[in-house]
Amino acid sequence: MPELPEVETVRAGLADHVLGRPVTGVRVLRDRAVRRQAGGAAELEALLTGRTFTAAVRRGKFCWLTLAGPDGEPEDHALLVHLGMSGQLLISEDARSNPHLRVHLELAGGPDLWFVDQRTFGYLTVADLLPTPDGGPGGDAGGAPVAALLPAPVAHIGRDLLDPVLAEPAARAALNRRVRRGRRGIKTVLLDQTVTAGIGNIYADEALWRAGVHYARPADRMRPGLVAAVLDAAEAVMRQALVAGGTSFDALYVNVNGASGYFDRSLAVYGQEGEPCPRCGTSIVREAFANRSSFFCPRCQRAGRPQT
DNA sequence: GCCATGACCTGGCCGC
DNA sequence: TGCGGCCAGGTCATGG
Repeated sequence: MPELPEVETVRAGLADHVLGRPVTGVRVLRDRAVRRQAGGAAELEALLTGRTFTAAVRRGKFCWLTLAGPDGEPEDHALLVHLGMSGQLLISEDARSNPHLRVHLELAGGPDLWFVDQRTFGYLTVADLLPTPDGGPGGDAGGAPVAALLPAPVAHIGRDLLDPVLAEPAARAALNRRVRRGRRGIKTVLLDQTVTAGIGNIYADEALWRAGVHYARPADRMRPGLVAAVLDAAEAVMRQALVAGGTSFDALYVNVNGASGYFDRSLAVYGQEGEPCPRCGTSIVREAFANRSSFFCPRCQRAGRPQT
């Protein structure tokens, strides 16, 4: 499933392959893939054709390509992409025959860009760029040009843990307070993209296991030091996944070249029900959580376990 | 404002 | 073999 490391891998691939190349055509094969475009496929085509991608930017699980007009002048909107659960952006011609091909962007001077999405939770849309509500640049972890503006659908989400701004102690402390503000379970808070973006079910479970915290522990009853440990663990696990090229389970996530990541080999608890905990050997447990699953070690992550 | 829940969607898998 | 049902989960809308 594409979470932050997977999206960052895709963003880096886009930066390498599509920047500076004009869009010569847009073909939407499935309207649902452009459902957030008010004017539908025709509007998307009108807003993209003749434009050039100038930067690939990311915040959390959202990725966007800034645009320049035919005259080379920057435009005040960008092509926003969310991969959903199974979206892929590919530059391989193999995508042409993929049964789940949803959108085809024809680009001058090289391979085209293909949006493939089996479960159709992902989407493409051209969105207005707005000043960031928190006053700073948009986050990215790959050295791409930092955007000073955010696409409108991204404006409400928080910074992600790979955002350089969150490396600053004051910003990190503010995030820590934000996490501890509500009564919700810590995993629910981690998954709340308005608190901190980019964490999905996989990395939430892995981070909580590393920190030794039960997923349902009320966030407002956790000490700052423990919340800091959870956030540090989430950042660490995502950075490691990024190095590995992301997590792949069933070929639903690949980079722009169609290659799978291999971080799934490093997962301690997610998808490991019945397997021994790498730390203590206790069998990993799966429990229903908000219409999905939580994987955890019942010994390392006790609900009422004394914490520091 | 905060929080929980359901809907959306498709294909693989399992049981009958 | 074929069918029906369950499951996966990110985001958003809705209602309490």
